[in-house]
Amino acid sequence: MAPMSKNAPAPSAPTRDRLLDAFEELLVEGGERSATLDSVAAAAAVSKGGLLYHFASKDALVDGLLARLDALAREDADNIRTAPAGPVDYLIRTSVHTGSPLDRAYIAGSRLAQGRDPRAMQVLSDIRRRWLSVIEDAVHDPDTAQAIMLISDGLYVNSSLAAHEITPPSHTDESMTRLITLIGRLLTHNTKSTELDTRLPA
Amino acid sequence: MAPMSKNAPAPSAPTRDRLLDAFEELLVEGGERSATLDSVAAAAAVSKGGLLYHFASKDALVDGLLARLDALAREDADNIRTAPAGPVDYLIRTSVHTGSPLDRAYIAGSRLAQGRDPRAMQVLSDIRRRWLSVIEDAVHDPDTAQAIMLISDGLYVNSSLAAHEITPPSHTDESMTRLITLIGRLLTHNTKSTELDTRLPA
DNA sequence: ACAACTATACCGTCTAGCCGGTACAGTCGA
DNA sequence: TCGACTGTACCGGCTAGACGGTATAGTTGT
Repeated sequence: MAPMSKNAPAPSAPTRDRLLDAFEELLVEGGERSATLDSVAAAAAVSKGGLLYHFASKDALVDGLLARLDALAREDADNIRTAPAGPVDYLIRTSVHTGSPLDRAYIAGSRLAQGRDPRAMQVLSDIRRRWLSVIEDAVHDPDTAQAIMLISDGLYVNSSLAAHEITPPSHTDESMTRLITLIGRLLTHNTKSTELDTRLPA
Repeated sequence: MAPMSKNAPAPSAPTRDRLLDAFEELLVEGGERSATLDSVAAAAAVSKGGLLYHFASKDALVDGLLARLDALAREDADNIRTAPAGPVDYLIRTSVHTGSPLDRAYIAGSRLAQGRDPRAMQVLSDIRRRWLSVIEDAVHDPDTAQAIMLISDGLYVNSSLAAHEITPPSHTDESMTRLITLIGRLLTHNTKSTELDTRLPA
């Protein structure tokens, strides 16, 4: 392993990241089957030998992607917790596919999980658990937290299906706001008026 | 063509259905990649030649599965509409993977859609639209209907991920009831006290 | 000098699809 | 009623190409 810093933007190793980007992209756009070593290498404008120089096997490529996903998701959990508009608002708004690095990595990970890769399933399951616990902290009723997570999951699966479809269900900014207002209705009734964090933006 | 009835249970042609069952099973259990012609044939205890006699290509196999899924989903839409406990209750309860023929076919279809098969995406999208319109009829607010659909989607994706995982999120009968009660809270506030159909069972 | 590649050739396996053949049930004219 | 023939349902061997992975010799920037 090179002694390069693991969190630095990438001063000396862009190729590795480009390969991961290409792998991710192919998974998202074409599913598991189209993400072959040859096509990943081609998409990253690297030879197959070059790919295998950085990732000794396809498993290593998967591990690399999953590690990146995990890191992004950990950052995101902090963002949710400290979001100015409140965790629920943030979670719901970012559940619809925005093209952020996390979104792309998450969908790519989902493809691998659908292919029954146990590592991918584990990582995804951990991420979900982390999100759930953040929401549980914000909303004091576990059932409500569960329902909110389900809505978030639903948004994710819809936006990942609609990513390249005709007639996307169009989750506009306005409709998201209405959805969040609706979720607010779930909250205000079963908590004991303790501080709950569902501030909505103007 | 033999003069056999097309809708009859299957007096003389079980092999075709067995092949579809096997294809479905492999998609659900092992994802798109493991559902090869060889393994489908083997799982149905038919030779590869036998498979190709019934389905001339893998595309034909996919079409067969999708046709079956579509038929099951149409039946289901009627079931939702006429459910004694109300459409919302029925939809939510059946969103958690029960192993019914529809569930298996739906998850199999999802795997194909994740593999970016446009036909699968279309069929899934149609099914979702059909469900949504049933819920919209039952609940008069489109936003609420949308939220309920999202919860249903979330349940589906969770139960299909958890199908063979350690630590399934355990959607027990009791927790489902609590969830439905919670959803009831979404309803009673924005409709104009017109009849709305969210009766819960004892 | 060395890391970071490229290019090319290869190997074994898997995959989709094709094809020739078989078994057998039914039909039909003489 | 029997032989010729037809259609259905299947078997199993085959091929071309894709795939993951190996190997190795050469190139380039620092």
